Amino acid sequence: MSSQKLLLIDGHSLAYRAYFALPAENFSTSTGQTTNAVYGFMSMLLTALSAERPTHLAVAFDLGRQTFRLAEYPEYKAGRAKTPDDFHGQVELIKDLLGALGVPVVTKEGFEADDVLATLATQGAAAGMDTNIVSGDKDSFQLSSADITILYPKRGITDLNRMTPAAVEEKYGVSPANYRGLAALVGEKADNLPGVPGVGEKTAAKWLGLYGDLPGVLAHAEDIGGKAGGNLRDHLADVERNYRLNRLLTDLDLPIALADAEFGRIDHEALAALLDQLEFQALGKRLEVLLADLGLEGTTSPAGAGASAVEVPETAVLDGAGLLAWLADRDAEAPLGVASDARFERGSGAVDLLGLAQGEDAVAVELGELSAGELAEVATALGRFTALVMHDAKPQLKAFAQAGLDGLRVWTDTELAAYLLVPDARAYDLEALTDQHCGISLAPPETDGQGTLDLSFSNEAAQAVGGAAWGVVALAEALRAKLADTGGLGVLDEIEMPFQAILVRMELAGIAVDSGALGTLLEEFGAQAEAARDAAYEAIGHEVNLGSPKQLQVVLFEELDMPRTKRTKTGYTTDADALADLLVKTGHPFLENLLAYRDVTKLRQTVVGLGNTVADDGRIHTSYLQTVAATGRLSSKDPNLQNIPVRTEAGRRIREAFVADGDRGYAELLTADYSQIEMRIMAHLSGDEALIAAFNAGEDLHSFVGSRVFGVPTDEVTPAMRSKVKAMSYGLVYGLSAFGLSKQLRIGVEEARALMDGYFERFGAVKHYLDEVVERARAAGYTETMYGRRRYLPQLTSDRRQVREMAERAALNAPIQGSAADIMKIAMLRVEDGLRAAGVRSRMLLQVHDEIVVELGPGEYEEVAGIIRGCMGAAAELSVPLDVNVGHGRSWQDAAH
DNA sequence: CGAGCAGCAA
DNA sequence: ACGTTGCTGCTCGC
Repeated sequence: MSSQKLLLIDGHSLAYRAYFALPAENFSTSTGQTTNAVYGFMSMLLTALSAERPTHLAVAFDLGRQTFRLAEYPEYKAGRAKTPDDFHGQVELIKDLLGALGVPVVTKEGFEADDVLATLATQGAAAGMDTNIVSGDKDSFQLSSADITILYPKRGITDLNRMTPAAVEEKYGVSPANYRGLAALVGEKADNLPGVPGVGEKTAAKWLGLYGDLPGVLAHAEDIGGKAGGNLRDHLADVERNYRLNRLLTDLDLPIALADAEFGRIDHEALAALLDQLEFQALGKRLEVLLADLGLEGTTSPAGAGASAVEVPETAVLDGAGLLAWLADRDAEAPLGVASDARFERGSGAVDLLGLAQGEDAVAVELGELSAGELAEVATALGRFTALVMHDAKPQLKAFAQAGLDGLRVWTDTELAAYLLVPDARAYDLEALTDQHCGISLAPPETDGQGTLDLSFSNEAAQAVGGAAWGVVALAEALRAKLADTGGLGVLDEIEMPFQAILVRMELAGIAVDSGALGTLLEEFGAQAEAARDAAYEAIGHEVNLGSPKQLQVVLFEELDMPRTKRTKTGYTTDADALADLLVKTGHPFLENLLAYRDVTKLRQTVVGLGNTVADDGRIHTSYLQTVAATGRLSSKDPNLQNIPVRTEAGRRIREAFVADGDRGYAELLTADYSQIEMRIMAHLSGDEALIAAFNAGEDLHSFVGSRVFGVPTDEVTPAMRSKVKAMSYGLVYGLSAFGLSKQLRIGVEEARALMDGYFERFGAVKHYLDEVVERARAAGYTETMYGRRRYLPQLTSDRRQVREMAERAALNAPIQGSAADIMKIAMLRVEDGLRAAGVRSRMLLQVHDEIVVELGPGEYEEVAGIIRGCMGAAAELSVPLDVNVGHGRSWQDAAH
């Protein structure tokens, strides 16, 4: 009997963890079933099966909410968020899979899964079985004994902590038997069981050590001094209640016996059908391999999968000389996978492990072990490869460059390829993608439990980078084939891949800031914020947190009894628009000061944020995200340099702090931006003769359009008319409604509607185009830019009106915003080539959607301005000219025109 | 730690 | 219900 091993699992808690640990976006079947919790649960189960190799296996689930604990304490687990709808369905799928695996699913009315597990574990231990419980509930620690080990999931779902009695003792300073007492004293927030205020694990363990056990502590409550002692005496009842409730029951009358839990009665056919239905290819193969390993192979293999699993090859760990020899033997024209543990932030990066793979050969090398000479040789050797494949190459390339590994030309970045296939996915995980597209199951990246990568060298880490380098090649092949089918390969090869190289250079360069100027701004904005805050307090006669919409609502709508504003989910809005309205209505000085405070604290925060990101080289190195915006735009983060204020005078002063780097020999900054590029694209795509004529006329666009809409000569268009037309023109690109226009212009809905009708009467082809682009997208399921960049919008056929209309506006905007993004990327590719051909020092630093910022070498303005004007103007052939404005000056602000 | 609100840019 | 695409910082409740 002693060779028997029992594995018990708390199904609900693990499925729940999996649900939140894995992004739902990456786990759904083609029919729309979300599978993240199922996948995570099964993945964990496989890991545990393979590590523990149990002879007996059972999974317990909670059954409803009504338990004996709730009966005794009605507030038990109160305040817990309702479990999401798409979770419940997944629990059923998990139970189906367990059924096919022949694993009993055990529940007991009125009791929780942990009581079931405790009972089974006690029976198992009594029968002499080696018993393990996988549970996310710490109360299970009380069961830890010589025969019973608790496997407690760390952050995430794949790592399990082995909580033996010694481990419990080490972590909490008490024996498993005393863990209940400790938990009772400390309390359990998740179960809504308050403990003794001010008493944490340390204090509780000390008391338990002193008085032996919880009854001992309670008996000596009078002897314990200090505030904590007093609190204990005030909360004796709570502690006693916790102690009663957190005891796990070990004597339930269960519908199954241990013998029913014997593992091995597998229904292979049902299992294959379920895995097929869930589209778990790689997981199916893992399971197949595992079952075969346990001597439980079936006669049928999962549908859609090959007879054998795709095996990740063994990675050989090489030294510098070995790596050079290996590289010399490879085909420089064939795909070579590259992976690493590189990381990069705030202008500097590091990389320890480099993995390379070609065919079935995977190798890894510790870069720190290479001599400078070897590193240079490796760089040269890699530079000869024309088909490097990486996943999320940009941060790695930046770290490589700083480590002396320069000059790599990446052929395919699988993250970019996956982005072009599905541009609105939330994340592009290499492991999920290889699973989904190739049936390959790669080891997830190692973490140290804090969610950061484990940087220490280990054979496992080497296997991980080698395996990733191998997997990414297969993934590239699969994704390129799919992109070729959808016409997106050109965008990848001609736009995104070369553009990535430009971003690497821009990000490594960064932009110089005048830290002194930032400091001055900080002081000024700080003083202004204080003044505005004090004046606001003065106006209402007391202090209030001006940053708290909730507190502001009390002041505005209760104390001052102002008219209610637009509803939000949690109350009434206090946004700037609404406050401005209230100011007009009431003239209350509090509002004026609140608005001023908001403005200036926002600016101050921007300055603080920028200051925090200045790197050692005195420059700010933003990161551009190339796979985030669903339309094809870039985004910028850490810090976001695409939303630096510009509309107000005070805001523009922040732009004065971005300067040319005189210390490094740069003379000035240059800015170049497209004028009304989205409107021009709309004119081109719609073919509207009147709008095309407007751009070709070369006069002020909005005055021209205004004259047509209002039927007056161009020079009689008043500023009010012009601004209305301007707002409408821009709004059209976003799918603005008459209602929205009326709100923005603070005019009546009827007037707004008349304005729009007038516009569409004069520019009929625009209306026709906008209608048509939505209808074509609905029929095709996607929109496309001028260059074939797609965005899929399945919600266009939703029967929920709000969802559908949101998709319609996205459909109308995506080709326009996306084409503009494509054109800017193409322009920058040409600018880069142009600057290189001219042999100038000037270099691009920033991109802000329709603007680029360039650092100018001495005396290079005229030449570079000419290059940029030419490249940007000729980036696309439209039926209207692409106008480019160029300016230069010491700072970003001075360079604006 | 995450949702909600607010506000900046194109 | 009513305007697209983003990022960051704050508050507040879990």
